Amino acid sequence: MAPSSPAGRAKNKSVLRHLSLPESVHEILRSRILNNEIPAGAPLLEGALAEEFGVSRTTIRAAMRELQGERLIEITPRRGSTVIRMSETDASEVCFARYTLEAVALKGLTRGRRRELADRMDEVLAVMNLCAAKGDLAGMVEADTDLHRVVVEASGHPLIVDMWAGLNGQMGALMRSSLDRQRIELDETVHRHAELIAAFRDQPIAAVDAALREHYVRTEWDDE
Amino acid sequence: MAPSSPAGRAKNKSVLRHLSLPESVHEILRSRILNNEIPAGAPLLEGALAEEFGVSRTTIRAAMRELQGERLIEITPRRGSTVIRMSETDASEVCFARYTLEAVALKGLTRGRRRELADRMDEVLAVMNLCAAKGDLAGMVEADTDLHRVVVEASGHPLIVDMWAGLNGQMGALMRSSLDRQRIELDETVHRHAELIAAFRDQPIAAVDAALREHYVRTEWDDE
DNA sequence: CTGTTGTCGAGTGTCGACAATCGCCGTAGT
DNA sequence: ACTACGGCGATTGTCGACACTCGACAACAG
Repeated sequence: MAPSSPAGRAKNKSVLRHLSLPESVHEILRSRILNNEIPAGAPLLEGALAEEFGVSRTTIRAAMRELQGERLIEITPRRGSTVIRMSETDASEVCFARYTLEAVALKGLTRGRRRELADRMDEVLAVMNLCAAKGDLAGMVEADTDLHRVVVEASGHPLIVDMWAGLNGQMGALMRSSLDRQRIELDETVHRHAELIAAFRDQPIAAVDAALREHYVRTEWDDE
Repeated sequence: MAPSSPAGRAKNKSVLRHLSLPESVHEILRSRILNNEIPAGAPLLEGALAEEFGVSRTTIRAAMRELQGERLIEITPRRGSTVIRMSETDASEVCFARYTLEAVALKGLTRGRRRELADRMDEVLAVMNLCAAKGDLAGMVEADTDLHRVVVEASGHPLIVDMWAGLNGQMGALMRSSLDRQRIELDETVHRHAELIAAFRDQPIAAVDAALREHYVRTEWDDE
């Protein structure tokens, strides 16, 4: 369950990376937000967090900026930061953007390459299945991300990958709340991905594109 | 020549906005990089900049993080920051990404809407023409950005707009170096945009898409 | 009772200093 | 001559303190 380079920015030259203080704080806050341990709209107080983590406010600030870049929090100058409150519209925007980028990646893949990738996606699907069995929500989200990443990375457009990765924060929040709140069967989610992979492997581009689009539309994201 | 909200993030509720120190520094540094006053690959020393601007290194750091978000500088932990060095590949990646996003926006526009937008684009084109006459490079870049922004914003997908805007930094750098180094006639650039607008107004979607793609390919970005 | 102004506390913005780390370069050993 | 080592200067990482701003509440005038 590798770190999976959460924002796609980790260019781990050496596998062992010294995580800087801000990075660590960022990770923790990120996971808290994604797990709804901090409710949407709740304010993030620098002082309180600094004391809790035993670091200075400077460090907290740096972490917050990172969170802001992922659109997970909203920073209002002089007024503080709050966990972002995603409207139904926002949710569909994120899905649309993600679909758009994946569709572009898809367009550049030959049929043979797609088949090849489908195999790799199947491997990730197996992991997702395992997570579903264990009821591991975080694992599910990570598997989903990894699965889709296969496609985007295959595009050979690093910048597209970057932009796509920038969506993962919000997308993760979306998925978790969807899987958690609506009590959708995790197995159902696995099944949907299996279908997608099947289309990916055997269908012509246009059909895969349609399947991908539907993949992102099928889930109904409810407003808070 | 309005501020044009450089990164599309200014939600000026009150017209008077207190520009924070980091924001100011960010603007200055950004313009320096875009004008090649700081050569690509050159290191940005926090201490030196802090002294030059009369602010603390904390402030400089915040500004640098912003620059990093725009992919204008590269921050290596413990090793400092350097102005990004764009390879020919990078350049074409930026163009491709920008084309992709604009194409998506385009796809959602009816013929009538396109015609309507073409009128607005013509207004910006006039400004661009003025800048070309004055040899105002910065103005040209800004006009280009504004012109293309018309399309993207019309898509009604704020997230797409955001991602597109995130490309503006690198795109600006690209344009300047291209216009400056290769001595392309500014008028030629204006003309190319005029053609694009014409296609936008009168052609069917597929043709506009083709024109747009060519618009981004026509210029040859040379490696440093 | 209502609208306006003064004051206060909470919280962010910025700073200067200290600590940790990296790359350079002189030195020594082979 | 070449490589390994270690001290040293330069530069970044982090901190705690102070300054400023904003919103809320209270006091007051009409």
